[in-house]
Amino acid sequence: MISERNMAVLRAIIEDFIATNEPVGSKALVERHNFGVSSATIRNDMAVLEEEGYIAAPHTSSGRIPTDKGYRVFVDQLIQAEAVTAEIKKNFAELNKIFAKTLDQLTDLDERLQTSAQLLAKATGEAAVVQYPNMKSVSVRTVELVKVSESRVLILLITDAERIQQHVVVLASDVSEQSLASLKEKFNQVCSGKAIESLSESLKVLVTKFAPEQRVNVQILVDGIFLLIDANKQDKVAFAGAANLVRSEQQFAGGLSSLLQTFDEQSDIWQFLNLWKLEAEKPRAIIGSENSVFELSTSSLLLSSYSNQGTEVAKVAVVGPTRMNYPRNFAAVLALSKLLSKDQED
Amino acid sequence: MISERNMAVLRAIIEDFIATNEPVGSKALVERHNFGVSSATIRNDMAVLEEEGYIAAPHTSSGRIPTDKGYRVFVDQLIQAEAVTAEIKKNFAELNKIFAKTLDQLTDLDERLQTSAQLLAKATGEAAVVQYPNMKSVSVRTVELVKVSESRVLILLITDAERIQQHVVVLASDVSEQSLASLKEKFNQVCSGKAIESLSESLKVLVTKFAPEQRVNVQILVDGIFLLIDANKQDKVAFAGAANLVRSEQQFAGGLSSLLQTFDEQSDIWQFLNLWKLEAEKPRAIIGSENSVFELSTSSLLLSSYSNQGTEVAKVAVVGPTRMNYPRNFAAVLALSKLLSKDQED
DNA sequence: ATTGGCACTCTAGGCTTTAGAGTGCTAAAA
DNA sequence: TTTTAGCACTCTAAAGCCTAGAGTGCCAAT
Repeated sequence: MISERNMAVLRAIIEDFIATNEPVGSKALVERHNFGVSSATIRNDMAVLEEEGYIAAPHTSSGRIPTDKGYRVFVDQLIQAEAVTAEIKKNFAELNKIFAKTLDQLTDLDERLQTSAQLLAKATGEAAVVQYPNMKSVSVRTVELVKVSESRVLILLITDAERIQQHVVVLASDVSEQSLASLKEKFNQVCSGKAIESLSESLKVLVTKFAPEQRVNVQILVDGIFLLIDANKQDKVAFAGAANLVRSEQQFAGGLSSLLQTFDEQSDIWQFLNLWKLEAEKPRAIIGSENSVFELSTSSLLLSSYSNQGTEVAKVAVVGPTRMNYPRNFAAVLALSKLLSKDQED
Repeated sequence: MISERNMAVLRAIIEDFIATNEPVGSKALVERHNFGVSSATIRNDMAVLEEEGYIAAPHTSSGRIPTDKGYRVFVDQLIQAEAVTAEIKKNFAELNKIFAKTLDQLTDLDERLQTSAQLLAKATGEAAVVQYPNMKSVSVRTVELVKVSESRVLILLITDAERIQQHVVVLASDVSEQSLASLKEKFNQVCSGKAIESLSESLKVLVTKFAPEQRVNVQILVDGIFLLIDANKQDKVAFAGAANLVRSEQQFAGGLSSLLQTFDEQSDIWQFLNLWKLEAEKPRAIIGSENSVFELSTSSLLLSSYSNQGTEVAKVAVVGPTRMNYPRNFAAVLALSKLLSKDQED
């Protein structure tokens, strides 16, 4: 029913529409691509495509624009088609280099992820989101206590997933270096090697084992550790490229402001990203109405995941109009997610 | 030349224009405010105000809109006028409470400043910028070295301005806990109590004093410290409220995208903010064309500074259309900058 | 299956018209 | 000297109208 040429026409329509953002008509189409047939024939093909729901006409007798379903088959083909994959690969290699150059210099997690988002936004010309790694199942390597002034103590929580977190607490009374060291010892007996989720109970018990006069300070320290643990569980994202969203604003008709607000306040993004399941190394596109959460009907989402020792820890995403440059953006998302993954190294 | 009533009319025009965003005419004006004179009289007053350059007409025979100069005298009066200051004070007290409630819980600098920007954006309904404190003249309290795995060492740089920075380096060979402790000792002899700017030289010298076989690792550590020092010098800002900018977009005619990009990439913002000199506790408004850097002619900037032990370390700003709510925003900026200041506490 | 031809449809943009808000000026009133 | 009513004039924004042109669907011919 759907012939080879039908598909070629669909692809041409989508490409032209992405390039011009104007409904594309049969005549313009035969002029730009040479199908070797006349516009009347193309018109017939277009009628078939419309029948199938791949394209639609904004009004009788105007050109056609792709529907979400049309984009869908387009990107599905894209990922399989040899020729295009080659193009993606080329882009990929190039972006991989550029990204690596900047990212290799950064060790601080916040900075790394913020920069990642910026790079991705720049490479794609769209907005980019990078999820913070999921630390829920991570375990503690060590807890360090460092005295920074008379009564202030810096707590460091070092996990086996590279992340080091800090928090300063103010103790109720001065504590000597020695007793701090012994406290640290005791904390580590409880925490070291334990999953972060299992700690709250054992720490609570630990407090009760101290003499009452010590208990005040120990409680303060334990509260500090709780804070760090909670921060680990907290869902956060880095976001960049707002300016790009604004540039293609007409696409988002009004909803732009609320979309930006969503990112600004970080509300709900995490759950939203986690709605979608991914296979390793396989980016996925969520097109237009397939995404029922932002009601921005004309936006697409490109998702990829990054992993730590083989298990997925978080996602990387590009947000833009449905008429985005899919091949390029697929490559970018893939390049970044590979760089953020820590699978083979050390 | 400029009568009392002239000024009252100017104020009324500005207030109406801020409220409606439409040019305001003499008739509408007498209807809303009761000056006790007729519209013809007001027309004469408006002619005077136009003469003086405080208001302008978009075209012959339309209402008038305030000029930058008009806004200027408006806000200058605002800060002095008893009545309005009272309003500001009321807002201030309220916002101060709200801000404090959230900020008191946060100790991490990044989080504090990011949240500050978000709070300010929310309170004003505009975009907000919070500058990171200037660390250039800060001195080091201690350097800590913590072993996090076989060959990885976490360097902590603790300054006397509350900020604690971390960086992980990978050593060329394993180092025992003891020798790490002695290294730390030596680093602290050089760094402790010294101004951050004076360190590069002395650290370079320190490296040469080690035996060649140790030197590799020492160099790696010193490089790590340099990185942290440089990060201290780096100019950074937290930004929030992009969605608000978009909402009042017509004001910014086209320039919006480039403005957002400026914030996204953090380019030039720092220098720009430092162009303006502030007195302590006194926010300042930069109105429209007084700001020649963003060429967004119709935007205003509200600046305030926050301090550490009495010396100004950074600024807080609100960016919005010239027709923003100055009294409210002044209060918000002031409230936040006071909260961020660490003057009296411990 | 493809094509040229043709009547038909729809929109975007240009042009005209008009209501209404606002002005400036003048001459009279306060 | 200041205020006011009155009036002729100006300009815009919105509404309505018109037209060129791009595009369609269908039919009969290839």
